[in-house]
Amino acid sequence: MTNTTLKKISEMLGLSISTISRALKNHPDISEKTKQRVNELATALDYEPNSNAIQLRTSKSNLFGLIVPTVSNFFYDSFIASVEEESRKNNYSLMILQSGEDPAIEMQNLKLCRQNRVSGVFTCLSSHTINMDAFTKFKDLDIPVIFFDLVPDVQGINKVCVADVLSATIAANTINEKKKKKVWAIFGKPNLSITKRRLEAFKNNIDDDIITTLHHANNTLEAEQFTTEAIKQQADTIFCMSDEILVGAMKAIQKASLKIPGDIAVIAISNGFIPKLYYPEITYVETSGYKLGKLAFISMMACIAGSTLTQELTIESMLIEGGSI
Amino acid sequence: MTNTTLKKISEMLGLSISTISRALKNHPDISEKTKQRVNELATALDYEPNSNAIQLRTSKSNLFGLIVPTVSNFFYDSFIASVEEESRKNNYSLMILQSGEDPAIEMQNLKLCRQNRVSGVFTCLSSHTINMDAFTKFKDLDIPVIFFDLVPDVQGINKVCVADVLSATIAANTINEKKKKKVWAIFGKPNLSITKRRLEAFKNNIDDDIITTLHHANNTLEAEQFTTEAIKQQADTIFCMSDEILVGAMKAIQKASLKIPGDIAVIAISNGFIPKLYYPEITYVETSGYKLGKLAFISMMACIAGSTLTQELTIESMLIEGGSI
DNA sequence: ATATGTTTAACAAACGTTTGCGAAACGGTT
DNA sequence: AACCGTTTCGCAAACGTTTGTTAAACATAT
Repeated sequence: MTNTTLKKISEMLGLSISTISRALKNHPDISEKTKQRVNELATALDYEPNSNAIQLRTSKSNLFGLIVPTVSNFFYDSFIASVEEESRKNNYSLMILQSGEDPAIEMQNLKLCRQNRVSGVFTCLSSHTINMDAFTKFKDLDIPVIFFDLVPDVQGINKVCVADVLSATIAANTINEKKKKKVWAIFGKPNLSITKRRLEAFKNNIDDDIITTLHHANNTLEAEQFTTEAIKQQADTIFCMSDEILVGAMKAIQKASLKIPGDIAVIAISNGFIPKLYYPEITYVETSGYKLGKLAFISMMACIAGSTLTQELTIESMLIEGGSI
Repeated sequence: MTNTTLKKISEMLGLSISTISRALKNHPDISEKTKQRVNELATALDYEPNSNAIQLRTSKSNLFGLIVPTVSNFFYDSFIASVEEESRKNNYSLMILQSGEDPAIEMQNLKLCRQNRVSGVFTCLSSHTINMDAFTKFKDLDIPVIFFDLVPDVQGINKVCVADVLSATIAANTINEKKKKKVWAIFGKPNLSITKRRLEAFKNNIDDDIITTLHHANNTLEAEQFTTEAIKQQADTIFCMSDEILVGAMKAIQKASLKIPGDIAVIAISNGFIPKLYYPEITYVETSGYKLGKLAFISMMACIAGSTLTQELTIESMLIEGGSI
């Protein structure tokens, strides 16, 4: 069987294609009687308009592209979920593309977005990306690009991010208030701007009389090793910059059979899923991928609506109390 | 600025549109010199073919639809990652749609797939879905549909699933070998066929002389409560049918400060992410979303290639040893 | 010289829509 | 009977491709 088209309906009804088209969109030019006949046959034949033809004719695509290093990540998955939800509600579809931290694939994905004539793209730069040329093409074509999470450090583009400085500050202040004495703060890869911002803010806000050591872990395993060392050094608090690090820290703590928060306190910056896996639940500063998605979408819609001013938006961070500190 | 088209190139070069089209595809009819001129201008103008026009002309869309209850799930996210990866490698794009367990949205999503003239759809039925009519339309149109994970219990459709019976059997056998005495087996929602299959297989394979009680938890919290009760009853082993249940069980165990596997043993069926979060890592029977995605894609490509026989494929399960039993 | 073959490129139709414009058909007014 | 205003619909072009068919130009062979 083949798809029903306006033509097929028009032939069956002895009407012109344009009449069918107008009838289906409830155009005032068409009589009620005709509209009814058309609608009946259309539903009987399960008519579904061909989006490709529509976009070709109208140059409106109702498709967004979303590029992410990987879907399989507890931050990005909730971001995607959020953007998809909003897209669907606003009659847009979402094309998902993974770059796998590979700049070449990233370029290829941007190409795909252009070929599909997307109305806009949400993108998270892989850490290796430096070349911004590809994005200027989108600017030329008036295709809005919303950068999220890992955003490039340039002006004149739309960015939405979590409030790195604020969240690290909240974490530091919480530690201060609890009168902790010896803190091991574990951060992520040192070259990422997100790491730099969080580290800087944490360092600036932690009380001077707290013995604080700062560390960089490149992955979960390293975080575990640092934490094991922290335990040996009798630290009373572990701060984890991210979920990846939290997972490593928790493994070390469980391995040492320490009680939280009695033997050692833990506080993290997190999307919220991982902290709730443990007992007691880990106290964390929330940086919600879901909320970030909502914000990104709002920003996108503003661009679509014609807003030309570029802005950098951040989502609020708040402390979610578990029982780990 | 506006997108470059064949027409624009043809006008600038004083050639016809069809010549440009053929030149860009390296058609033998076109002279080398012309090809070179065309290619140079095309790259200079950053020409990207309009997929919509192509699909309109050729009725080949190179787009797959993927419908999932939610992206934000440690099984589905890896499935999606896997399918996206394969799609990209095979020159297809992926449209992601979430149904949120809502049959109405599910219908809407299928509509969207049809409107976009997808070449195929991967879908996971929400538990409430009963009406299969929507899918017969795809059959009529020769659009392959691959059901995965939660698959409907009917014949003549393509399904890929994890090996429920095998994985539950492996888990039961592992418990047998460890000479456990008192097992609490916690399963998911009783009405799901996946639950029924796993429960049945587990029950049939666990040794008779092991005191075994079977339970149904509808969510993580209930799993935690059951586990707390199990601890009170001095069970020596907890079997968790899924990650959702494992998370609840682990909370109860941590709350009771029990040592794994000394005080209590744990074994689960899982995608693999959650078990590695704890120390010791939880021993589990792997049901990989990633592998399932690969399999689903293979099945899809077979359909695209013209295969008409419908098949039900399952991925192998294997025991991944942690230190929890 | 004509005939034949080869290379190279243009023409035109088609895919399924949308939409400006024109035109019947009809009723009502003078 | 001529005019006018509505209502209702059809015509045709356009969006950007692909592709079967035709045709010009040229070279080669008779």
